[in-house]
Amino acid sequence: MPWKDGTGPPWLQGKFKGCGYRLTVPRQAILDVLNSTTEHLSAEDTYLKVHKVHPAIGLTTVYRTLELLVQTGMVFKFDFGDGRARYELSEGPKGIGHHHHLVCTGCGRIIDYTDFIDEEVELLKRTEKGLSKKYNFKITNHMIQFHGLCEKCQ
Amino acid sequence: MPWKDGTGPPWLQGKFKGCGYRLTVPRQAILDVLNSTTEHLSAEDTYLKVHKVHPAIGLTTVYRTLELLVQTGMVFKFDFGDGRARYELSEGPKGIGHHHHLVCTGCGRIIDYTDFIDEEVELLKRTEKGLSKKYNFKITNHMIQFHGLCEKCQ
DNA sequence: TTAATAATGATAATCATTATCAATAAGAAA
DNA sequence: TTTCTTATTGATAATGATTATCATTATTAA
Repeated sequence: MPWKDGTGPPWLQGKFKGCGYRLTVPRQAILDVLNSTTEHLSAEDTYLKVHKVHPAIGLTTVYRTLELLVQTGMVFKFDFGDGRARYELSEGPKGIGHHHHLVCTGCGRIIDYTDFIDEEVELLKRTEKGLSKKYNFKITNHMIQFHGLCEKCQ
Repeated sequence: MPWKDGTGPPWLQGKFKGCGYRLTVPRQAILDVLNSTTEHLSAEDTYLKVHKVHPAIGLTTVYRTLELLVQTGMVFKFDFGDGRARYELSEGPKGIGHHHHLVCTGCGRIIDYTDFIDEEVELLKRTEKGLSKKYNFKITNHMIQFHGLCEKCQ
């Protein structure tokens, strides 16, 4: 669904317009919110932040837009086990902001880490190559999480 | 919540009784179901399978038991993006059954792979060690998923 | 066996996410 | 620009997975 006409290489992150979608005020506003935080916003979190600036934008639109952003590869969607999805602007696996997560199963705290990312990404690259070939699977994204207990919860 | 009295090293996978929980018929039945499949069962899937043998066991108990199994580390809980949680018996990172997942974002198909697992796990071990130290985080589990399009969906 | 407590199951409640649909906004064509 | 066509939006209702409640039953300890 990333490209409306069904053509083009899907799952590449790219500009809205390049994908045939309109870059409307609500969509821009939602992107702005995502772009100005390092938090792991839920749909409602996002809605509340958007709402402060654009009270007319509804929750439904936020859900819809986030989903669209996920589909076009501009946003990553995570499940940290607290019953609601979390969204983060993706900056590409080699992007500055790329990181992985530590998830505390005690209190739900999320720690972003970038340590070892290079090694991890390098291994993942190799793994991806092998898996793509073996399973004829077009890999567009990866996800690594460590689960455990944070300092406080131990 | 793994140990009822709050003591003992949490998150270690272990026997029910060792954790102070009763190994009842429903719990045994649920474990049996999980142990006799390679599918990624949802709570309801599990309920239906359990129900065939033990019609008296309710859905609530299945949910409760699965959660308990997750908490004690005997079962892994996954979110593959289809709106319901999936459960798999964990056999430990070095266990025979340990694998990672390819998730097709087109049709939702899940492919288990064990290729490259050794390399991956070895790197994860090292990473874990570093992260544990730096963030004082007690890591008990990891999760790797690759997202993309399967053969059919490309 | 009995007492104390944990576990169960039917039911209702919760709550994140989706579907619906009329109203509006954006881009294309004239 | 003005009109036309279609995409987008937002309020509302609906869905559906998961949880909370609570009386009943099963399990262990005494």
